[in-house]
Amino acid sequence: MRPLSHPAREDISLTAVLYALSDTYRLEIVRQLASRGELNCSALDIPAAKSTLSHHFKVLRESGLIYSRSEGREHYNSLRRDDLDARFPGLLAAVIQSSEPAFTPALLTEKPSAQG
Amino acid sequence: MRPLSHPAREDISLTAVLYALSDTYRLEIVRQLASRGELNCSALDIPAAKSTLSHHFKVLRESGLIYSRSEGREHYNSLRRDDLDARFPGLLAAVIQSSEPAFTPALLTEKPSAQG
DNA sequence: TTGATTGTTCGATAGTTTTTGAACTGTTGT
DNA sequence: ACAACAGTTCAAAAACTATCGAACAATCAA
Repeated sequence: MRPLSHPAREDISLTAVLYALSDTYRLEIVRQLASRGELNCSALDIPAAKSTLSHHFKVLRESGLIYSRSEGREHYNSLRRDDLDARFPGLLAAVIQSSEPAFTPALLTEKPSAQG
Repeated sequence: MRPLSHPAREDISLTAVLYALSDTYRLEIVRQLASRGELNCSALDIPAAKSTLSHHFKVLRESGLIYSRSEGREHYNSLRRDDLDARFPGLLAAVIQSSEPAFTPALLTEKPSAQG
């Protein structure tokens, strides 16, 4: 596969970041990366086709919100916290703190039970 | 004209607010409202047709970012700071602080001079 | 009443975004 | 070599968005 492109810190655009965060799926991806750390596509609890997820990851990557590294056949994605905090202090924290789980919140916050 | 609709504080959606802020024109409008207080359309230094501006004000209004009141033939627009701070603490401040003037910055920060 | 002003709404066009299945690239394991 | 797997890219449809001129409504001033 082609190398994935990431903007340099100084090229991260505020409007592009806000736009990327304005989609329910993408905001949920960012939420999960924030709470669960580095994740690959398959690890996400998001109901969508893989081509759809790939599209949203691309938007997040090209906006500068996430960094994707290849390891074997997987892509590990992580938030670019340092770059975002440097460019837009307080923004990421405010967004994450103000957001709510979009899908199957029980699976994300509760431990598995006998009924699970 | 029909009464302008504003969402109640509890109905303000994070993704709608982020989307509204992700447009250069709209972010500039918010910037100017933040620094200059209540303004009507004509008071803005934004190069666009009035129907375009009206559209952007509508998006901002319906997302809950601004409040528009009619007085005579003018509409005065202001930021819904209290509502936004209550719903999304720190978000508006972070966005405004991270943003930069979009158009003719000289006109917004400098006093008129003999050459102006 | 006439005309200027403030802003909304309509209609049209052009461009963008979302979503998906299918095809594809590359990796891992057998 | 072969199949399973992770993820991207392509192509296409549907939906949405931005932009503008024109028409419109409402106010104000002469």
